[in-house]
Amino acid sequence: MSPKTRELVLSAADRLSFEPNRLARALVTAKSQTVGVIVHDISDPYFGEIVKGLEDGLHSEDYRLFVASSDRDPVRELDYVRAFHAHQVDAIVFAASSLTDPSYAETLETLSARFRARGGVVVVLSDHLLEGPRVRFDNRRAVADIVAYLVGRGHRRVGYIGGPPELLVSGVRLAGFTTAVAEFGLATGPEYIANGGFTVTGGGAAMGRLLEAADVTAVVAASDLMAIGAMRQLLASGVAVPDGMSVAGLDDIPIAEYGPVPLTTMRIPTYEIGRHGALLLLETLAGDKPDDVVLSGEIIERESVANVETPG
Amino acid sequence: MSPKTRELVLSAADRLSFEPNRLARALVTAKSQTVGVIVHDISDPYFGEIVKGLEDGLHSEDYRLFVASSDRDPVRELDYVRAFHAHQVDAIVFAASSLTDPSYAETLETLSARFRARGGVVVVLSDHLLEGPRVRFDNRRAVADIVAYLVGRGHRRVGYIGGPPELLVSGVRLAGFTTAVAEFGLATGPEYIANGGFTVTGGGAAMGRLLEAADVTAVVAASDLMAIGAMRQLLASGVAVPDGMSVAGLDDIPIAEYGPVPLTTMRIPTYEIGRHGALLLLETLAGDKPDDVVLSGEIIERESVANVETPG
DNA sequence: ACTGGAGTGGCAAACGTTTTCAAGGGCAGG
DNA sequence: CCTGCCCTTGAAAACGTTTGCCACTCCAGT
Repeated sequence: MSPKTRELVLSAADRLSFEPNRLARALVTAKSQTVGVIVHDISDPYFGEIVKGLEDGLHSEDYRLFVASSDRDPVRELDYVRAFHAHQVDAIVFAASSLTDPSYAETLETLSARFRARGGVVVVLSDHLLEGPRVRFDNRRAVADIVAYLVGRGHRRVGYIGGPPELLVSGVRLAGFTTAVAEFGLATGPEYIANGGFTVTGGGAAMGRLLEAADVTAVVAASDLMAIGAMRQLLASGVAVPDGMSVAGLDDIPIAEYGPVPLTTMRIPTYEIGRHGALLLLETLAGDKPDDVVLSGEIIERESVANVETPG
Repeated sequence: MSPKTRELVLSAADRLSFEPNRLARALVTAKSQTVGVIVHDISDPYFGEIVKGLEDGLHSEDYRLFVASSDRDPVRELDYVRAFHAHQVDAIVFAASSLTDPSYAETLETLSARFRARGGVVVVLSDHLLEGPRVRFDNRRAVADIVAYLVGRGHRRVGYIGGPPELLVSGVRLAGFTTAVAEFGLATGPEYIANGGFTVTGGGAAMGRLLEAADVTAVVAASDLMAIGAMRQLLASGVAVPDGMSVAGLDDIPIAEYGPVPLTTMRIPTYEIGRHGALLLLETLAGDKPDDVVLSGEIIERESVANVETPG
């Protein structure tokens, strides 16, 4: 078209404060340029980082992001999936581990199949029952690596503070612990394991129980928040960290560095998970069949783990 | 209608896996049941909490939430406003302080006016140039109250670590500091003030400069992250907290309790801000003209502030 | 048996786009 | 000067709902 016509139209559009209606466009193109993401708790920086990575990757491609914070409630999570479908999002990304509730699992499968049948894309960034393009962080291996690190420091009796059983990821991380324990021939038994919520208080309570039940030189927590709770519990019980007890975490959230004792932990690359998730999503939407991306952790050594002198 | 017809329809809907298209509905009703929120950084728990509060309040009313993380970039923020408008959100909530860039301000006013002209609702949860139903947290008063608290502990020479000047809220908090200093007749002068980014490193650097320039017994930081940075800088410089220097923060983020020294700070009720924002938004959408809601802070005394013996 | 009213069912218009199609106009080549 | 082609322009259909309207049925009251 001619430049002057173009100019004329643009100025008129501006004068009338015209803004194209993407809903109408979406209706005819069957592409809404929106994506929905489901997390457990948006105020948790773990998920905040993932969402930020996603958002950064999506924004430049003109996609908008719906955020749903399910509070780990199966009903609420399923509600969100339905709502996202109804709002015709182009993709749903599951940033949070799925739950282990069987009826939830079944319904989720059904809803997911429907959504896909309509052309929707499902992307998974966590340990999840659903299939789809996926960013993998090997939680099992991560925990096993932490145990290996502890073994390298001379520990032979190590305890485990695990997450809530209703989360799939809790089982995966626990499996990493038990396989490593078996592999290295460490002291074993149910008394070496205590579970709790993924929170400071959950970690503290679990640590208290562990202290009663087992005699260990180190403990690995399934999350940094729990590790911090464990350290507080230890300090309150008069046992020094790391001299009386070593503590290792998993996540490397910002608090980890500033806690009561700077925490030795394994970094989970949350922002990168989100960022790669966006890429995967975009490629799939473009019709490609991208390979899963695999991200790995890295042990951040700080001050909460001590060496143990091996006798002899 | 008859129960059997109802049953028939419902089962057919299920069999065909029917899910109503809200886009089509939105097109005719001019109500999309969506809300957009703009924050500076979704990985910052400060904003995460606000978003969570919003989301909790909106979810039950069947509204979905778009989240935009602007990274404090004026261009990106304006982009989001336009995009939200184009996606026909029923409301935009500004959870983050507006920026001080003049051309940004002008454009934002224009876009906001357009959005409102189309029937959109604007809700403000921060110090912001835009008008609208608002959840007020008096940042000016909060900082003044912290200074008053320090004065009550005997401090007469107190420094201030402020936020970046390009944020409106930085100016508001600084004003709270300077008025309190004047009111109590404290030592004053530009050497008592140092600014930095709202981060740990920003706070540390500012603390370093303050240490060079002024001789103070206490310092108030414009955010907890900065306060933690300041404490680390102090500790690294060999000055004890609180015995060598008192430090007070503002926010009460989770880290505050677990930092190098448990931080005395003022709690900002972020979750409640979000929650009330949702209520305000819903009422406005329903055609009401609700009053602004005013939330206030509360000083959380921990261990980073000491008393100063007044001579004589 | 006739009328009136309430409730039901179906039809058509509208929301603001994109997309397809046809018709129209201008220009180059023969 | 005519034919053919390409580009522009305009009109119309479609997306999946809601809503208003009209005709219809059914029942009660007279």
